Amino acid sequence: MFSLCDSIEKYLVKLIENSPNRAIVIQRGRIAQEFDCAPSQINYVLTTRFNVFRGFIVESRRGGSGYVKIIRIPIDRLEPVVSFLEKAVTDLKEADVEGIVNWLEREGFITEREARLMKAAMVTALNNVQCSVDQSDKKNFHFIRSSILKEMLIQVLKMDFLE
Amino acid sequence: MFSLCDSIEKYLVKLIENSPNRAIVIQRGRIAQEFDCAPSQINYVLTTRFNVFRGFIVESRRGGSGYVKIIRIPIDRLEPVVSFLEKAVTDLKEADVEGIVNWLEREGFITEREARLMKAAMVTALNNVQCSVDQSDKKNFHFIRSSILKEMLIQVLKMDFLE
DNA sequence: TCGGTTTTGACCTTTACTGACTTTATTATA
DNA sequence: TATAATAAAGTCAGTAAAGGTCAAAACCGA
Repeated sequence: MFSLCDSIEKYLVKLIENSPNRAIVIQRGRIAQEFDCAPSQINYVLTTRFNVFRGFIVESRRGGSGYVKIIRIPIDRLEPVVSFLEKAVTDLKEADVEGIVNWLEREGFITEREARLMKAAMVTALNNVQCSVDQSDKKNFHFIRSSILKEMLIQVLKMDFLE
Repeated sequence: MFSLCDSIEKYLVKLIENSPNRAIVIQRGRIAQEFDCAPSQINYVLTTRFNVFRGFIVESRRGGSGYVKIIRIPIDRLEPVVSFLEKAVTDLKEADVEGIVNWLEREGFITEREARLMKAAMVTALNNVQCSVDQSDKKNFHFIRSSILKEMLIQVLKMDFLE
């Protein structure tokens, strides 16, 4: 059951994997032709699959010989990420959480099992509870989610250091 | 006398039996059409027959080319944890959580890192949030904690099987 | 006839995809 | 050298295609 979206994502990820420097330059129109879809479909893939919360940065230029550049952000140390989350991020949505956790897994900071545990806590579990709660409490849940992510990452940091 | 429910269950079970890896991906609408019933009937079958207590895990995605995935967990590893979930889990205090997680670690179900992650989510993180919240919401937090534990345990089970 | 189980339907949320329109850069030309 | 033509990419609102939820109706065995 793969959507067009999924196929394009896979294709681009593979391109990035095979590139020497974690970055590729593509042409929106070309990719759209290859997949026989509307060019704006590529934008959709970029915003949903290659955003910052998933560990990517996208740059582009319009006009003649325009391009789209996708860069995979490396994490060399976890610390800055945690301190960033600590300061700036207090209301994470499910999709953001999934993105960040996948990113950390890709970068080798956590195992697949750990990633699944983290998502279970922050996505599935909270969604279960949210059903039976006032809508006005939505904000609270974003806050709880952020708090959980932060504390879990602190643990990872600590252990990284202990070993 | 077989109900529609039973027929759908049998059908899905057979599909899973015949699948190489104890997991199938279906489309709710398609199955509903085949059995000429309301799509929500499929949800009913899933929640009553393919839940965790019966050894199944269901994942799904909405939207265009959405799907429903049913995974079967081997029952031997499942039993102690499930029977625990069935009884105890609706109102857990911090101390309970720590006890359970330690037990899981002792029994080799989870690693030390995983144990720390779980405690971070269920104890530290929730305590942080709780400070800034009405005392009357204590009950809610026990409930959230329970939900997180439950979902994390389900992941542990699932992964045990996937490897 | 009563309580649990099944079944349905109306309505909701999420995700994917497109097309018309806009913006920006390059290139050819008067 | 302006300016028009061309060749990109971006935006956004609208549509379609899924699956989810919940309460009410229907059914059924004791």
